[in-house]
Amino acid sequence: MDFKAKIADAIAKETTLEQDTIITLLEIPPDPTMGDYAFPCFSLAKEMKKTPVAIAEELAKKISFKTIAKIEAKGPYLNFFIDKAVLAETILTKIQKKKLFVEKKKEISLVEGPGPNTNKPLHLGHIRNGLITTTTLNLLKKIGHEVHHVDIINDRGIHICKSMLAYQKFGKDDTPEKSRMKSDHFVGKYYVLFSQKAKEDPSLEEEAKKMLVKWEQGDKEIRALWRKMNAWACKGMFETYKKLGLNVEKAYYESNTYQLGKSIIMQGLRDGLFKERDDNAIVVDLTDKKLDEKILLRPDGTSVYITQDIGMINERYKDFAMDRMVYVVANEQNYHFNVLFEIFKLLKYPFAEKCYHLSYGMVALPEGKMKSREGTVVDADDLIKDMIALAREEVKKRYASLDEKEVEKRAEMIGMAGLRFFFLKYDAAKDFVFNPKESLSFEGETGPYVQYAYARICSILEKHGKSVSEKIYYASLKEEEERNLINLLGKFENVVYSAADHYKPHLISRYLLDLAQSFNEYYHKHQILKEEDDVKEARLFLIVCVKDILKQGLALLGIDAPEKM
RNA sequence: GGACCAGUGGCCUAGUCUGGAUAGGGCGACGGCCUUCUAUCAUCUGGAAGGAGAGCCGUAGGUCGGGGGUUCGAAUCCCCCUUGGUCCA
Repeated sequence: MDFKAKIADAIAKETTLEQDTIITLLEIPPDPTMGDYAFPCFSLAKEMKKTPVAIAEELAKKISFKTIAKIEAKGPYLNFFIDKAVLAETILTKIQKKKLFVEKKKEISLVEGPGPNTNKPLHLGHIRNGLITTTTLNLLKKIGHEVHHVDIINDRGIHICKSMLAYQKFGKDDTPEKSRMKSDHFVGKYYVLFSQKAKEDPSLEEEAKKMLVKWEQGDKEIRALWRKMNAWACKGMFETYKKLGLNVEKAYYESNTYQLGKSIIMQGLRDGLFKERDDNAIVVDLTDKKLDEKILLRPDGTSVYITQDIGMINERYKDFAMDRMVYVVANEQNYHFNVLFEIFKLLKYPFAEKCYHLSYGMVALPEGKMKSREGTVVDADDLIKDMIALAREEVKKRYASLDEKEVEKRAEMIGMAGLRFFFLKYDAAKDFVFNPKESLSFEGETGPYVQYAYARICSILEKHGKSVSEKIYYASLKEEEERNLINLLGKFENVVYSAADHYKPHLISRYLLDLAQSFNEYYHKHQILKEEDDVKEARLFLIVCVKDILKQGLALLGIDAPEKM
């Protein structure tokens, strides 16, 4: 039942406004006690030559229809109260009958992330990236897209040569196995070592450059070393991916793609899309878009970063024929993607209008910016380990006699929930400072808080023992807290569509906090199992729906919903 | 030099796209309550100690970075300035 349309219809009969206009004007009051829908009367004031307050009062007297329990003029607003039982039935049965997200938005969508380098292990920034990436994939899938997780592995370049050179000079025959290190950390160790040694001996920088030239010439020895070290780096990083729940469907390696795109640039030049500068560089003129002139091919004909991005998108189009391409990349590359997308439009790529740079803010530490080469980073594996260890302590504190296996299971669920939620509760666009002491918490606005609400519901249902009846006397749900819960449940679908459409994963986290908080408030104030049958059945049905939505929401964030914790 | 992003109580943050009712949360502080479904002791119509806390409520705390403009109405839109971050040349 579409309440908005009904209300708009009733207002349209009494005013000169079109039904569609009214629907866009209708809003949801800031506080549920003010009603379910509100119509602001300001826009009618001029035409009717009355104050909005008078108009609201007048309309309140004229309008009435079934399913509306009450219409109230409050100041310049006309507030509509939907009959509680009708509202509860509409929303709850929709959830119970799985009628959410039936409107599928069919599209093929690619999401790229986290885009690591193979010279060092993953850090905080990659965690943020990876979690935003998977959540975006989950959101798009939820609204009906066919999604594919792609990645770019930056496996060539001067920084890669630096770890290689340090290993060649100081590593001898050492291997990750011999030194008992996770293989990507092993590679990272040599990257840090290079920086240290290069401070004493600046000639190493030159040597690294020479090594890159040799690599490009296909020098057999260098290539073999490169393959060996990259294999180590990738093996370790993919282990971390797994812990983070990342399932990359296809990874594109920069070493395969870095020379692509040149022919497309040359064709674009012939088509007059690009131009040749006096120094023979090929450029695209985007001054009218405030993006200046951007080099596409250097005077010597070599490609730049953006050239290979153009080449790679063609590879991806061959592989997936996507309608949409989302790049999850830090905000330091905002300019790069603005330029890239303009070029896609110039080249008239079919997906050009649906490219999106999901730009996220940098993660810093209280001491300042993270610097891999100085080793001042928060390592991804360490952080995961720490979170799980903390969760383990919390579990043990509460349940001393629980067996080890169960403790581990819960610790991992809860620890990862804390970690994931922390990164997903803020607007991706904002930079943030990662303060380990404050961040590793399980109280307040955290993943475990949401899980706790879920576990509480499971506990009640377990105690109840029987299956929950579906024939409900909805009028028994008359408490204010019940109304709040029902309203929130009714919003879930829109929140998901909005989060997916605007690429805002944090909307899901915020919603889950609201729902969990609202449930905890309800739990605290009202009992369920001790009530009379009518009320008990209705309340049980309500919390079953809350449970279902909590689980769906947590799943979008990749967080487990534990029955016990 | 130019461009982009951000600035909301002590700290962190939602709301800004799509203007609307008292700016919503969290952390920290102080005070209370409550108990993953109703604990324990005592006992009779009421009462009590201690411990514990992934929970709930209340209190204090705000020039929505500053200024101007548009509007019946601005955290939200426009302009200028400022601070921080980032990028381009």
